[in-house]
Amino acid sequence: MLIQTAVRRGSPQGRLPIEGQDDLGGPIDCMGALISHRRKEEIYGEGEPADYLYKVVSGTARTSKVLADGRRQIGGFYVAGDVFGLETGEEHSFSAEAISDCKLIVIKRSALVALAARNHDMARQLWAITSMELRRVEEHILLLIKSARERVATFLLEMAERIPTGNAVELPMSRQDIADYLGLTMETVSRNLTILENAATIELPSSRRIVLRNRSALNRLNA
Amino acid sequence: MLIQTAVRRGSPQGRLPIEGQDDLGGPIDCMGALISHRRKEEIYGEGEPADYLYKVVSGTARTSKVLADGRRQIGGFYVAGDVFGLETGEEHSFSAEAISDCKLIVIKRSALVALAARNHDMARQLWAITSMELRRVEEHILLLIKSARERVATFLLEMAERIPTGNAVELPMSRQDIADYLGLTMETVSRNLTILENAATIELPSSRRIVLRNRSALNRLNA
DNA sequence: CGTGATCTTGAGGGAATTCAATGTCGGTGG
DNA sequence: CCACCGACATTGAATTCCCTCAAGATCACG
Repeated sequence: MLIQTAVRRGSPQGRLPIEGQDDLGGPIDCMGALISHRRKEEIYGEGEPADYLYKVVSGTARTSKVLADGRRQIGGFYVAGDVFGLETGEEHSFSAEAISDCKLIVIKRSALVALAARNHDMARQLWAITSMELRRVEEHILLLIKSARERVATFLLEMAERIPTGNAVELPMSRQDIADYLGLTMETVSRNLTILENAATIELPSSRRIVLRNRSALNRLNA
Repeated sequence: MLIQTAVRRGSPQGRLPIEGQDDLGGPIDCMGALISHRRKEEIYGEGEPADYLYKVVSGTARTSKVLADGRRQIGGFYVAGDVFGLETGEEHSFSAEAISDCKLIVIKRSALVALAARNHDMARQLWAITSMELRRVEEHILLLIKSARERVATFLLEMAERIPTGNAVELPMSRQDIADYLGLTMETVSRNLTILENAATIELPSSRRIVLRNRSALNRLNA
């Protein structure tokens, strides 16, 4: 199947890139169809039936929610190996969009649920995915009570860990995306990146490329 | 963690849990021991083995996490019918404390997981509990990006919904607890309650008792 | 009644936002 | 090729909102 053409990232073992989800690869990867989304395309909308879940093969996606007055919160960013869109309810509580051109494996939820009813291991995996997501969102809450400086530092460390390319990180998302993820304004994110740059903690060769020069300084801000 | 002696085994027939979790009542209620915790007692600590999960019979509990510099985040409040402490990992990521004197049903996780391996319905329920918690935490994130006024208003509506006693709410938690839940200071919470009172949106017969006078005003702030 | 814990209120300061202007980059067409 | 354009990002100035610090007020309880 097409799934095998998934891009390989820098993991030496040649296994799935994201830690903790390796065991989910096999069964799930074999059940879905591979689809592509262009940059900025909507993958699903808030309130739509949650009939499918998605596993990122390449590219980056985000989930988001827009409040009545236009404020937007980004629930999370999803890179190769990540799963999103899994709900127990009937509807998606967030919408999802492609940040960069994306290849995704799409799996029908009902198929997984039916399989889980017979296969205990699959049931355990569905639970594990939800549970991991829960832990991620709990971490996100801790982020939102920190100062702007700390949020930005934590964000950089998180991204560096999830897109492991040494000390240089190629951010797939805009400043506005980062701001809406961190609960800040674009300007505040930008200012704090500049401050970190002036402190020689990071380098900004271009706006989307960030080099972590002093990780311990970032970790100190990670509180 | 304090080891409590079980007050009673099993559970009386016909207990009626709280809305939305009714279906979880039967199987789970029958599997655990009933224990009591006094006000302010720790139920479990962050990083401790997540060997048990808890269902509130009476009273209120909270989960919380303290950052290195002393800032505290409250993950959630749990009232009669709510389940907390369920993790897929080996350790609790938050600690849990009794806010008021509490009776809890304690269930061994390994027993549930073992049962889930044979009983698909139990597996589905474990997933449902985690999934509900995920949705709750996602809502919490939306709270944390709002203004102080909005957070307080949303909190009041949430509590009024979860402790359904008409328009009067008897809050089991302190202002500091509310503040740490909302990502604000105690003073800011207090000030905004006063403002809402002066606007005739709520009444404060005592600091812990709040009467919602104008729900639509609160809903308007709910954004 | 005191005493401590909890809550409210006030004044001042600071961090993040808002509004506005300038700067940078990648693409497109002259 | 480079000039221009739009999208995105940075920087500046003023303001707003929340926090900090401090002083009272209220409540529960011995």
